[in-house]
Amino acid sequence: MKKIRTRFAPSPTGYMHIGNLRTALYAYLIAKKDHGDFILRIEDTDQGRLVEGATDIIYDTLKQCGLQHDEGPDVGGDFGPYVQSDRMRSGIYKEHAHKLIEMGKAHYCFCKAEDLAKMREEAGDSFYFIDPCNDLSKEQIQEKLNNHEEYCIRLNVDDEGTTSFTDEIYGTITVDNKTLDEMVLLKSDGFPTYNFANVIDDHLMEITDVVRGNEYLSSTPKYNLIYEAFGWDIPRYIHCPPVMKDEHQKLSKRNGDASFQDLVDKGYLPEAILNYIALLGWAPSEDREIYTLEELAQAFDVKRIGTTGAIFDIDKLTWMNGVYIRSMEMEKYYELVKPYIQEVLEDRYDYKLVGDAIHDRINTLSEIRDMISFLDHPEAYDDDIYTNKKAKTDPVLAKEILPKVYETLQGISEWNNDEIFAKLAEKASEEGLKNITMMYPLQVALSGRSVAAGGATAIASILGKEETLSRLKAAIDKLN
RNA sequence: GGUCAGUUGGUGAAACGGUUAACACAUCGCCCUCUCAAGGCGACAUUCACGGGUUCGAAUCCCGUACUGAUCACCA
Repeated sequence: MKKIRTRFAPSPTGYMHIGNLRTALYAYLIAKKDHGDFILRIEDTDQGRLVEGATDIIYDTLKQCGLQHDEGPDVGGDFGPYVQSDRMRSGIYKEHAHKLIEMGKAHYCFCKAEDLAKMREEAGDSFYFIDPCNDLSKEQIQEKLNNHEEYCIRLNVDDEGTTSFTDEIYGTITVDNKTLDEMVLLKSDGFPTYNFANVIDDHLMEITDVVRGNEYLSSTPKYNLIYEAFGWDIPRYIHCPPVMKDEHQKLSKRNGDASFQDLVDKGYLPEAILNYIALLGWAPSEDREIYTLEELAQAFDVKRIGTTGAIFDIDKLTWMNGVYIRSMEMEKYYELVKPYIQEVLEDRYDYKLVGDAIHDRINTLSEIRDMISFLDHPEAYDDDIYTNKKAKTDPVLAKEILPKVYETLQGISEWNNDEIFAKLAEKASEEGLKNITMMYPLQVALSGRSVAAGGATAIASILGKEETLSRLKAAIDKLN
């Protein structure tokens, strides 16, 4: 069996959206499942749409995601992406277009693009283009060529019959050849059209499985006409349903939807994003949702890709991101969290202790900023927050309890969370109080907040004995 | 408008002619607990867009209707 080769062929628009990334992921997984090759090819044949730095965004995103391509031009010892505008310099697209003319499968067209656009506009929906250039004689064509008249090259299409193909997801689709127009292969600026370059490159790069968005489903028969004209093998087609913003709209830059980079900036992990989007439009055969990239490649099955657009649900991604955070190695977690913590606290407290306190409480890294504000010195707060019905506390009771807490804490020599908790719990039981009745007032005294990640003892352990005692003293004074 | 495709809960989805229609997110309860989380347990579609048909039996097969999307460029 031939080695599987897939490719991701984006046009550089300067924005890597989630739907695109997922297409790249699927192409990657399909290749890797069978130890095949994954190729990156930038399709930039539209000179009017060039965006500065757009290729880098695509390249960097794939790299961050671990979707490494297996070949490409040498870029400082690394594989760069194939770029169509570079490939064009060798003249391959032009050559192939002219070859089709020689074979009698394509023809020169001297119609002006502006004129066609005008005709189309006037005719509206009923527009049907029959290229008059089909009727030109050899001599007429040669004469126009000699006069350097602008031309494009169009594929010859026979109106008779039907064309059908099989998509791995949507099944067999048949269309009337009458609905297929004589597509432009080579534009008058000498550039190939996307459709043409796409077919030439896919064939030359020996792509076995064409993975792309289902918006290409209806134009696939046109592609096949090109393959057939050359007598080439038609690849396996895998058209993926779109990733939607809501019931009606796709996720897109125009709608201001988050790109991959936006999500990363919001504190989502690339692994979690990839894992989540794999599940948009594909379902594993086993009852499981958390997969590494390698595991996805193992489990992936084209047959289980769905046919309907899936709505991107940020809540589920958030949950999954939390799963990744909670299950990663602690050392890795500390490193990840460190810059976010230091951004707010600088070096005032041990970032690992802070990390421990919030570990089970964050789903995204960017939540850290707000969450650790409980470590700020309590400015002004209302004593009413001592009132808590679960702890059965109020300011009056707090005033009674806090001095006992102070005394207990003062006697602790080994200052860490466990020790602090143990001693306070012991004291609580001596006093015949529930733990919470003692802990809650401490939390309020130290943070000035009714909600603080980690709880009273975690805050105390982070603050250190001196700072804890000083804040506690201030809180007691405040109550008097 | 022509052509092509799709339609299971708020969301992602499973099921491949016979189940109480899995599972996960979200939501809502309860438990645990040092607040909040995390974790545990439970509730949440009498029903698979609608209408017919085939069948002992249909979310699953067939035919219509409705709705949604894609496509009809010298854009990709």
